[in-house]
Amino acid sequence: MSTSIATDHSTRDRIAAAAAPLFADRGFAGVSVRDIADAVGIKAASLYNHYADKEALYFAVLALVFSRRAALVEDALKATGTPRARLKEMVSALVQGTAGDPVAARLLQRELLDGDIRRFERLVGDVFGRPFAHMTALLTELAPGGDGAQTAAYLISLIHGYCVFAPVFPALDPSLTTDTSVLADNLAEELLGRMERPRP
Amino acid sequence: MSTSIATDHSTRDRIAAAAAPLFADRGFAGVSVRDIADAVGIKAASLYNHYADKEALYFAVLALVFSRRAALVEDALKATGTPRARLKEMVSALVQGTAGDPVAARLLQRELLDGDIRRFERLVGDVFGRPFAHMTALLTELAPGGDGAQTAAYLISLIHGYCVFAPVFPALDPSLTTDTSVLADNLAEELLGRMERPRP
DNA sequence: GTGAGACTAACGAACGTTAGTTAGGCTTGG
DNA sequence: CCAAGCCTAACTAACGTTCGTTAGTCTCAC
Repeated sequence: MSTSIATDHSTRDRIAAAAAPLFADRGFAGVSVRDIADAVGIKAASLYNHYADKEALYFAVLALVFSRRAALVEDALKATGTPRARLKEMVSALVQGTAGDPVAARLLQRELLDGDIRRFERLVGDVFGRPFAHMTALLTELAPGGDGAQTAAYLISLIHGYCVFAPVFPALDPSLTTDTSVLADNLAEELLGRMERPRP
Repeated sequence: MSTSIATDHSTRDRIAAAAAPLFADRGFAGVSVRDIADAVGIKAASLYNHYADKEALYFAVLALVFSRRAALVEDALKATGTPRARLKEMVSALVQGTAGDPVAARLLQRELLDGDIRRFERLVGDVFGRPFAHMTALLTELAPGGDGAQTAAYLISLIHGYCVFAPVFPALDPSLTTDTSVLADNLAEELLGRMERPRP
């Protein structure tokens, strides 16, 4: 209503793109609309030609970043091949989507901190529900005896948690790897190992 | 220097205790000193009789909350008994320290987001370094072939990640459990299973 | 015992700054 | 020519912080 649609490919999107890393780094309250305007190269007041208020801009950023991230995972789940290859592909896409896109990862983490149940439900319904269901389906297919959804939940938790902790690991123990491709390999191998031995 | 020592058990600590859940819920920038003062039942100006500024208060909150949490884990590591029992004790303490103390968990998550390398190093040196080293030692003792530090890192990542995601799980899949004692049991069993089979 | 002086910790008021937001005018591409 | 989009200027509200003051408490010399 208050924002134009015709020029979405232009300034409106540039604003969201510029705001994303700022919100990811410092959070909603930590970023001023003047900061965002500076990053775009316009004045703060001009933002209001494109977004109703700061919150609307924030939600637009979430939609932009998360839809991009969900698409990445979902693409990886379309891969064909041996079960082993498909699982490795999925794990690697998950790791890549988290470690390789810190803006998305940090925004997600902040959303988990600041959001309420309503926001979570919208997030799941809009972007994360589908890839999660597909992950669950793949894991259930590969290990019919186990609980695919639960395994998917553990997998996501571990990957996300690891990427969140990664910056502290060097301080905790210098031998800890921050190479996320190693993480992906370890996780895939671990999952495959569990599947070959049915009862953990 | 700027704050008294003789009355630490009184107002100064009450301020930190009242500020902790606020900072945990809304972050440093999301909480005003007036909010904190209201929670304590004094005026904002009076806070400055006890803390030099808002940031000093924030660091005091971190010290208060994290030292409490680290002590919990370290106590659990002092348990004696069979290796199996000690590991279960440790995992359960880790889960309890995260799921059972959401203020600490959320503050930690925010610190991982907002802190820089210097802050991480101080955090590790002051509180988290010792329990992590003890965890590593226990895991290495129980599975001499494996990499104890790496396993500890995975363990912490998974537990923290799971507790962070827990609020979204019901929206993702109603079958997912948010009962953290189940999580503790699963993790302990999984670790024990891996140790009995040396090479995954 | 009591009053003077030092100290603590509370207060209301105000400081300067920055926040998000709005109004209105200038510029310019279609 | 006109509307879309930028600008300057301004607003109110809230921010962290400082100030001067005051009420209460403790310690002692007298």
